[in-house]
Amino acid sequence: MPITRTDKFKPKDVRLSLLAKALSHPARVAILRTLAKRNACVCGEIVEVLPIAQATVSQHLKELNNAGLVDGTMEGPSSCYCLNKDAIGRLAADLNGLFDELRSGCTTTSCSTKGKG
Amino acid sequence: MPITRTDKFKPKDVRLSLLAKALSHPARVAILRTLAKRNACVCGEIVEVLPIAQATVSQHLKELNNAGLVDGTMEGPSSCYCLNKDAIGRLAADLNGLFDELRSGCTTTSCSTKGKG
DNA sequence: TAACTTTATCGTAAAGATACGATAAAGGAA
DNA sequence: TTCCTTTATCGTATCTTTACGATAAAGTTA
Repeated sequence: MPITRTDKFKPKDVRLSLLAKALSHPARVAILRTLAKRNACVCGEIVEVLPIAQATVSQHLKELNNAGLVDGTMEGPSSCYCLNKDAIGRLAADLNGLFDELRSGCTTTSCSTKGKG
Repeated sequence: MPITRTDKFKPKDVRLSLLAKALSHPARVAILRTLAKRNACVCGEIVEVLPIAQATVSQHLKELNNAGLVDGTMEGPSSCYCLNKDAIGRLAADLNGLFDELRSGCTTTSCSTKGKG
């Protein structure tokens, strides 16, 4: 019953985890990179570049859109997607905030320098 | 059939997505924050702090360990977990590399300034 | 040894994610 | 209007994740 009680965790952690989830599939990372490369915001092109079907690409684009990382509009019969630079900037800031917190916190080198357990 | 053909994507994207997946649950973010807060590397304490059962915490710790973000060893009857600062540093660098790429790529403001589609 | 503590693992249940073919939806071209 | 192009959505199958109780494993204490 994975009903992850999202309300039992801190909103800050929930938000970060949702954004991380948006990046948790190689197809979505690849989509973001593709959108960044071509300053025209394509969609059918993405299908050509990725090793997955059109329906699956559309599904991933929807998730990126839901996460706010990507904007999309219909342009005639085809669509047009592009990166939401602001959202990406905020994500970068949030993640770096976490990393700073993680690195500044405990000052001991490691628990016992034995690596994996 | 979610058998995500990991070999069909770029290793770079696969690696990043796996690390992102490690951060894609609020419990795991909370665990990392807790480990950073207490410079002693606890485990039973984490169970007290989080709204989930001991078995579930152990499962999340294992995932963080597999991702390399956390080290763990048994110390007598109890265990000892701590952050792997090096791994976290590398993760931060990798993610910032992605974000730089995403933000420098396309120079157009947005596809058509219409927000979500 | 027996009892207790602490953590990991097993078994299992249920929700979620991923993938794709088929189809709908919407606009453009003839 | 009729056909074509392009994308989104539906339906469905399957794997994965999340969660927890129960139990095993390993050490400590009495």
